[in-house]
Amino acid sequence: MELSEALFNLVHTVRINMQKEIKLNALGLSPMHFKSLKVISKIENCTGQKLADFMGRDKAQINRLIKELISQELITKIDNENDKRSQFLVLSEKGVKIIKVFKKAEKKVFNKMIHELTPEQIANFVEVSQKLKNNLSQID
Amino acid sequence: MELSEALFNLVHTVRINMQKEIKLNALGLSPMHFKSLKVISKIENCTGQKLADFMGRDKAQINRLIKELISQELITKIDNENDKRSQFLVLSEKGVKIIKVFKKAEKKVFNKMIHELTPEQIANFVEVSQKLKNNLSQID
DNA sequence: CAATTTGGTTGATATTGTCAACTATTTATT
DNA sequence: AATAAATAGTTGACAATATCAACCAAATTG
Repeated sequence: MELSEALFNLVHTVRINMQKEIKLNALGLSPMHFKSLKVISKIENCTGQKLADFMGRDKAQINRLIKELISQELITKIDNENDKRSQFLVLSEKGVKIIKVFKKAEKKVFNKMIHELTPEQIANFVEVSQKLKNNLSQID
Repeated sequence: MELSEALFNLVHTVRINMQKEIKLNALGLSPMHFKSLKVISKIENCTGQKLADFMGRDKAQINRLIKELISQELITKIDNENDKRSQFLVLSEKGVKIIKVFKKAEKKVFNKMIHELTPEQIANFVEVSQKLKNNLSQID
């Protein structure tokens, strides 16, 4: 099997499984809100612009999303002292809680996934993943 | 690094790269139309229902998508003799052509990706990917 | 054969995404 | 320092995508 096919298949299956898990946990968030929350939790000193860039989406949309996340009290804005145009997005306690629930769901899926694979195999897989990723991150 | 993180990072980078490639090739298709076309090309005897199931989407949406793909002459419907409710979705010549262009773009990205990795590493990665996927496909 | 399930279709509606214009900074140019 | 250009964010108008619920017709179950 080809690399592209293998990767595509794997990811597709992971996504379907994660969706099921998340639905089970009924986090009550629309997919995009949820995704944004994840990215905010992941990116250091995340701003609206960074969020838009990372997600590859229009900043108008992202801006509205942010407003909604704020009104749901999942994140807050903190002034960026170094640039008065921008603010940092940080998870609220409530936001952190949701991310934790998600991580648990994620762990469940990934535990199921690594069944009967040796730690070496996993470590190897992770290592190659990183190399593959780095190759793509290279500027032509 | 954890498996989940490695995988997400890799996939995110692949997706961004693919998007760029595809935009370059200006296939003139919206993401969903394109994705559907791919799935149709992939699944044997694909029907609307199968497409909806595979993509994990509402069948209403899929149905409209199919109608659009047909009106763009990218696919056609063929009656299913064994079940008069359903029809098979098959790529038209035009559809096949688009998939081919996509495959080329895909190959380009994946070639960049495997730079300086040995065939053994790749083979191994593919093998582990399949195992991971199979574990998830298991019914609890 | 009646009851249930399944594949597909449609209307109404919600969610998500895009474009363009605009303000307030910040950075670059001279 | 004055001006021009770029950047972060905001908003309105609108387009594309997605979901729900109700429906029909054919298939399957008991």
